[in-house]
Amino acid sequence: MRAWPATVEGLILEQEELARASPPRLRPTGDPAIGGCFVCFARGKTGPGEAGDPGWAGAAVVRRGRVLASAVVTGKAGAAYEPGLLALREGPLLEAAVLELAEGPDVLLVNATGRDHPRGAGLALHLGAVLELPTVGITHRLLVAAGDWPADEHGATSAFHLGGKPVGYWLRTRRGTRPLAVHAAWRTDAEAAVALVGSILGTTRTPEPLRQARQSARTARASSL
DNA sequence: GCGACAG
DNA sequence: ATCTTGTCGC
Repeated sequence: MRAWPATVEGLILEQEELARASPPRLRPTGDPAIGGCFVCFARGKTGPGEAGDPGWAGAAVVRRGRVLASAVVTGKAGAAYEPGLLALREGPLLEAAVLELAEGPDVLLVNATGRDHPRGAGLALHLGAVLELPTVGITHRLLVAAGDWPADEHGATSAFHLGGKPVGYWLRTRRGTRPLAVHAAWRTDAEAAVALVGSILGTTRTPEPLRQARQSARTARASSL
């Protein structure tokens, strides 16, 4: 088991080590239990926030569109948000939420980048290493990678690269809306990541596991205010 | 002046 | 992350 670094220096060293690791690739299965996790903070505030900000983390597991389990946990942000160091702010909270799930997922969707990162180890990849679970990152924007958007057709994809290598795919989950960036993370490469997410597309822009997790977190926030 | 970097 | 009007579609 790995622990979350508590300092910038510690996290940077950990990220460099995680980027060098080459854990066994995820082996696709029939219909996997797919998890999702999401963290939100108080409404009305803007900017990077600060350490100690109260946060709500939700997690859910879905299989064939059915919610198998969901959980929510409250806690405090470990630090202010800073690009490249998101793990410091949200890592422990997300881990706690996933550990609360009555039924663990086969693979986890995380609201963060994976290999698309200054040191090749974004929070989605890091969380997977800590939880020892294959992960896929899902974001609205790229961190340091680059790649053009795909056609405005449901299911359309286009790769984005970093250092000449593909680290994920833009995926149009719904026509008329901006595509989601699907990132290679822990034990997943760009192809496996986009294949997984592409296989569970519904009518909503956000993949169901992530949607459920987000809803849980926001509902918890609403009832504790 | 322009561009800017997950959440 | 969160702030936002109107608009479209089920």
